Amino acid sequence: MEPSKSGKAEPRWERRKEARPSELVAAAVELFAEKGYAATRLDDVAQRAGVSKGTLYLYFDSKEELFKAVVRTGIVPAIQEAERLVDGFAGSATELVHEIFTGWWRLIGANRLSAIPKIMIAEARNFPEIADFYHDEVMEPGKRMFARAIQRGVDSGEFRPLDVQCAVRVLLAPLVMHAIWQHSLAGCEKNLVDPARYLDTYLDLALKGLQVRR
Amino acid sequence: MEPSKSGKAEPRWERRKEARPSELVAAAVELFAEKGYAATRLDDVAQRAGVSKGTLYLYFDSKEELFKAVVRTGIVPAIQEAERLVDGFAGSATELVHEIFTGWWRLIGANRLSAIPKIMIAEARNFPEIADFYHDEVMEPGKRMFARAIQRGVDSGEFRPLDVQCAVRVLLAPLVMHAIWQHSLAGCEKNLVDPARYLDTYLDLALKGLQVRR
Amino acid sequence: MEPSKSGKAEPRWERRKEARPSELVAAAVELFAEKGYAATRLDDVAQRAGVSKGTLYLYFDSKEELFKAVVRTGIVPAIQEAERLVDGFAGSATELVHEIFTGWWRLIGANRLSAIPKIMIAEARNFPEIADFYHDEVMEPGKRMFARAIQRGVDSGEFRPLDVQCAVRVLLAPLVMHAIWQHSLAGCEKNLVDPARYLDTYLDLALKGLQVRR
Amino acid sequence: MEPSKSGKAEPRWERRKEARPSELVAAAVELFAEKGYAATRLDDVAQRAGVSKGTLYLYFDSKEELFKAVVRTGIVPAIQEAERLVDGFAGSATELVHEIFTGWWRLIGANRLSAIPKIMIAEARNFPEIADFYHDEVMEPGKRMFARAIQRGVDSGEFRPLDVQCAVRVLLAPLVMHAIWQHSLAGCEKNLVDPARYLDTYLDLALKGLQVRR
DNA sequence: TATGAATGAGGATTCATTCAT
DNA sequence: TATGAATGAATCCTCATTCAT
Repeated sequence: MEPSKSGKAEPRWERRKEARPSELVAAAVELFAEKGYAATRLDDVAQRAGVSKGTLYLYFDSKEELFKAVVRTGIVPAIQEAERLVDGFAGSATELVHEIFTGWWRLIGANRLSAIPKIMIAEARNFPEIADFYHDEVMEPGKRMFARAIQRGVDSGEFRPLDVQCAVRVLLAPLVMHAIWQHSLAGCEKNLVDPARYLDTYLDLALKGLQVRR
Repeated sequence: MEPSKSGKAEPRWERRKEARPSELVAAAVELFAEKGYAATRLDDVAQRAGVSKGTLYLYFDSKEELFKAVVRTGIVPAIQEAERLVDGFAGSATELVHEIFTGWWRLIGANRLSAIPKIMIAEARNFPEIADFYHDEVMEPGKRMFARAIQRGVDSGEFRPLDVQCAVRVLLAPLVMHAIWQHSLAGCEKNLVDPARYLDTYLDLALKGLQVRR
Repeated sequence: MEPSKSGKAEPRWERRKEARPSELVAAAVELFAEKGYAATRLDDVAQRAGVSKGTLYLYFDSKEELFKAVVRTGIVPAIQEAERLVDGFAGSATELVHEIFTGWWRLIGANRLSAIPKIMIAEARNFPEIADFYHDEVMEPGKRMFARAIQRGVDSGEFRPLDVQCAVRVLLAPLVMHAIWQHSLAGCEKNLVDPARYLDTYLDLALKGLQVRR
Repeated sequence: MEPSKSGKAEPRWERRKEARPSELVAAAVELFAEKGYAATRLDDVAQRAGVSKGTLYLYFDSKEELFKAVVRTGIVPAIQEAERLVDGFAGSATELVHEIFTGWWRLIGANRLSAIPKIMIAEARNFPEIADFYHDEVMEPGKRMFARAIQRGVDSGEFRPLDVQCAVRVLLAPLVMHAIWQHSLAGCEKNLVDPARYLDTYLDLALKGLQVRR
């Protein structure tokens, strides 16, 4: 790796203007999720991204801007993907609900983005502006999308009639809770549950709760 | 200023060795819930409790000890109360689940203690020791208690057989999520749901999900 | 810990709530005059005042507020004193001008306050707000006062008629320049002039320049 | 834009090895005068000169060297010009003094170079080396030159005998003060004086102060 | 006990300077 | 030559903690 004899010294740093922002955001997601906003030091973010503290300031004006970028750039693509998913769906309401649950799991719950809900919950009060953004751009679309799926089932006679607004919140809670869990108390747990079993049980309970009894 | 002849002179401000700690903890619960641990200033905690910063240090050795006291003294009485509730219950499994849900709502979800879950989620990683305490003393007992209620239903034929460990987690999520909500993003929400309707819908979905179909 | 012999250990610090602000301002006057605003470190100000950096912040919200306090509290008393001086003067215009020059010398030019004009000149552009204050509260009153003295002389026939507004500026320049000098280039000068001779020559030239020729 | 067939291809941006330094110095004069040394960012200097920060370092080793160049290259030509002016003068002492005042006004007071005295006053303490240079190369020659003019008047009987060293300082103060003014508090002034009237009044007062009474 | 002035370590931010391109 | 991305030392400011009163 280091051709110490070839005469070419290892350069002290490289120019990577394009890659830096996303690397910094990725490092910041992890640290904000782990420690919270206030307890995260920019020194650590920079170090984890492999740059110096000064470099971070070339790309983000302040810690607050970095935080906003984390939420914004972290979640928007996932939401768009989810909207495409639902809009193009053609099966039954039951199948759609199934698809939404497993899709959320795949896109968010099982990867780095699952940290965002925990970050938002912990810091919403300190960042009303970004909380509003999150509410408007993430939660409202998410709830609307899921409400449409349930309403479709009620209309088709698959699901029992119920208070859709409340049902949406109740039914999404186990998904969100699971994500939050991974980034907070999961480390304490001795007998961890298998995610697949958790998802199965969740689908079973939710659909049985929704469906009309034949 | 005051007639000193009444025997015992009225002190300007009373010594309240006993009341101080709980007043400080109460002030701290609110501020930790609102701002998070790191962003909460002890100056503010003291001020909200109506004492000086120095006084706070007479009762708690450090900010960390205050935090631990918040979690410990905040949640333990509620857990004990809940355990009494369940242990002495004599009705059907359905009625017991119903009682647990509404009891949690009454004891925790609807008052100041609902802040504790949010605090723990936000700070678990920074305080493994107190997170362990919370897990062992709050979550495990809670899940065990609820698991017993479900198992009783399965045994009696009221509920379908299912993975009880997973079901417990799924079914408690909407309760916990609701509490967390109140202390984070609720302020952004335009069309708030009525808590009573939320609880009703939740009970309806959960029980229908659990029960065998006749 | 070890009460060497007097039995009373040296306390680590004292409470001096009253004295601190003026001590800090005094230290700051010197350093701002010496190094300029930006190059003055608050650490040094605090150290010169014999306190820690944190203590400085108990009394001044920011470096900028400290700077404002330096100008405001440094100069206002001197101006008030000067106004009293002129208002109560009963002699001839020549004597009044003489009195103003020597008074300025005594009150400002020869002591610590002579640093303020240099500070203002160096930093006016960076602190428009405090520059306005200085202009309105120090320079305008000063010029007005001096203009009245000259006008009195013109009216009484002691002085030649001239453009009073311009004359005021011209005649005050050597006084102000001398003060500025002390805090800037005086250190370079090999053959320093005697202040008393400078003042005498100045009075001689100024009065001869003003007076009508008999 | 230009026909490239003309033999020599026009470079996108021309190498201007010779013009760069003076363009950078010109930009630096303005910014040092406006903000002071410490508060001036090299980024801004480079930008105002239309180059990048890196380019600045091709011509000046450090901020300090740039500062020195500002003083040195800014003022030396003016001094040389002034010396030529005085050395070749043939009229009376009164006419010479008149010529020096108006010459200074023309060469320095009314253009960009008038910023140098303010810069030196503000930064002399931080740059003893450059202050010495300024003292030796600018102030001493200036005072010597002016002293010779006054001495010539005293010798010829035009001027009263007086302390020439002090008189020089007193008489130059209004000129220097005016220049300093333009670069500091002039922005605060509501009723600005006309420079021409100021100069006239100054000449009138100074010469009347100097001349013997016939 | 209670207070709040004083402390100082810690972290965000700036910017002169370097150096890969 | 010229650029501007990258660096890191320097400095403002905060706040948990101590301690004289």
